[in-house]
Amino acid sequence: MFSIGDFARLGLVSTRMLRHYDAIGLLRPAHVDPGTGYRSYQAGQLARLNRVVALKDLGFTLEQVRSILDEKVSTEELHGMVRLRRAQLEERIAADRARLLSVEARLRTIEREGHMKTDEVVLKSVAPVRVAGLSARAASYETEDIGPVIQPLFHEVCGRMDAAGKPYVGPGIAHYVPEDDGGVLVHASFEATFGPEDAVGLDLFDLPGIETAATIIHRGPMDDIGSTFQTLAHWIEENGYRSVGLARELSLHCPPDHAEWVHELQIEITKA
Amino acid sequence: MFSIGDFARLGLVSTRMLRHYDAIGLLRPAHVDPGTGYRSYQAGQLARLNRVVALKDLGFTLEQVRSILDEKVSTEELHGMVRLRRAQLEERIAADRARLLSVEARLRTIEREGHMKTDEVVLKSVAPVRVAGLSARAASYETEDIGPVIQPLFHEVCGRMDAAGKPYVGPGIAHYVPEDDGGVLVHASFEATFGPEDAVGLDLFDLPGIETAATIIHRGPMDDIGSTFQTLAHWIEENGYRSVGLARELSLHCPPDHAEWVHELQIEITKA
DNA sequence: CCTTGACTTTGACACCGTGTGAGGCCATAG
DNA sequence: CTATGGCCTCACACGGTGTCAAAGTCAAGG
Repeated sequence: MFSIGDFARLGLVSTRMLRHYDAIGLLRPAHVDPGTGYRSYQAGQLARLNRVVALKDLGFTLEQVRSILDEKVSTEELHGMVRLRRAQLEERIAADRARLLSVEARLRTIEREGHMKTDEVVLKSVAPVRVAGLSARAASYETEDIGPVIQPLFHEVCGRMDAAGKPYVGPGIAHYVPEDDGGVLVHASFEATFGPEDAVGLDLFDLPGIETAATIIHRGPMDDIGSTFQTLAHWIEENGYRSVGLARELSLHCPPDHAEWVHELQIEITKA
Repeated sequence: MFSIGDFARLGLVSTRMLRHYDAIGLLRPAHVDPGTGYRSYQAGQLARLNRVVALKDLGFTLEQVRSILDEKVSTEELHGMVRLRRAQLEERIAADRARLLSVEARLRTIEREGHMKTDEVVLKSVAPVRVAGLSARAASYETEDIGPVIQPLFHEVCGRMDAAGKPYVGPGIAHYVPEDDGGVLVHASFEATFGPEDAVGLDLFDLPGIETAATIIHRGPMDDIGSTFQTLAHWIEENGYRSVGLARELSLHCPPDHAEWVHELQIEITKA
């Protein structure tokens, strides 16, 4: 018979944990002195304690350990639990590896630039959405070419929405389709709450969903969007992704003062 | 200005978390209505929220995130934090991989044998210890050869300890050294609390420490130790280790009834 | 103006495994 | 007798998040 302290040393656990295992019925002492409440353990209980520790170290919860040890689970169920655990572990390893990549990218950034300003990139998935809007052609992707096209475009779209009494649900969405000659088709739209029969002079597009989009918030006038885009592109490269498809811009906040504008840039990416 | 619900949707977090970030001062709403307590967020705050989420996803605690975002840390410190985080991640990945190996070993065992009885193997490190005891020769490693040698040996050791009034600290330790002719030198000993000047007719050995020992509890008479040893050997193989060196046996509990004996087997292992 | 339903508020409890500390009992050694 | 150290119970803390409850607020529709 061992005291709780001796038993804890033998089993390489803390007395705190032995008391806890007692409390939750996972490992009851062989004997408890009715007068003093002192716990006594038998050497043979080490086997059970070791089983507890081994299963716990595999990542099972104490509750699961108890079920397993008390043979409350059939072989089938046990098999299922272990497979589930394996899946969880694999998932966690994969997630941690992704984190590690990200951390290392940041480390490189810090070493190179002395700070870490790529920390506003967010991965999300974007649901497909039907939008209503208008299109126009710009000569190139340059801000100087795009700006003068898209702003009146949005103005026109808003005018028609207002005239038809359509409510705005969600932010304005801009997206771009390249043309063969280097020009670009500019689309300005809002989420459509109506069908084609009621389009009030707006075109309807179905924007496909994006499984994995890298997104970043841009604050300030659209003239400055280039550097935000560069930050995003830089992040994508550093973190081992590749961009595919076209970017979208969501207008989250567009007060009269352009310095206060807030946009979210979205671009689809894939691994490697 | 967004309500907390809208802002939460934009930022892909729960309102619960936004309130929490407010409470801990990590992300304060741009405005709180003094009458109703309603929180309002500005679109520009999305950048900070995204930074919070990004850093949190890397595994930093909210406290660390706050330090980083509030620029309470110098570039040096930031660099240190990120490196530390990398080390932690690497460690966790390695640990999870080891777990995964173990889980897969168990899965194989279950599939093959329909149960999981190798779950009492424990890895530990064993400190070096000076012991006092006696040696004798047995013809082989077979239980029939060892048993009749070691039991009188322990008896004799105990006799001399008792005669000299030496206390028993810790369990009896048996270890074995093979001889060239296939025989084996059997050592029976206890931890020595005295020096060679006072060895009362016992030999002193220095048992080296074991960095990584695979251990298992054996219950019952020593005649049955073979199958416990097999379980241990099986575990070692299944989990991608290799045994090196000799085994030791610790006598944790040796009442008159041999059926109640408890021993711990220890054997040094290395990876692969 | 009133109802309704969606939203927000604060506060609390729960999870899980473990450390830590307080306040008190007990046993042994000096 | 006291000092020490082991043991007892009870309680709080960590961290990030879910969930519940009771109550207040807001906007839209009748």
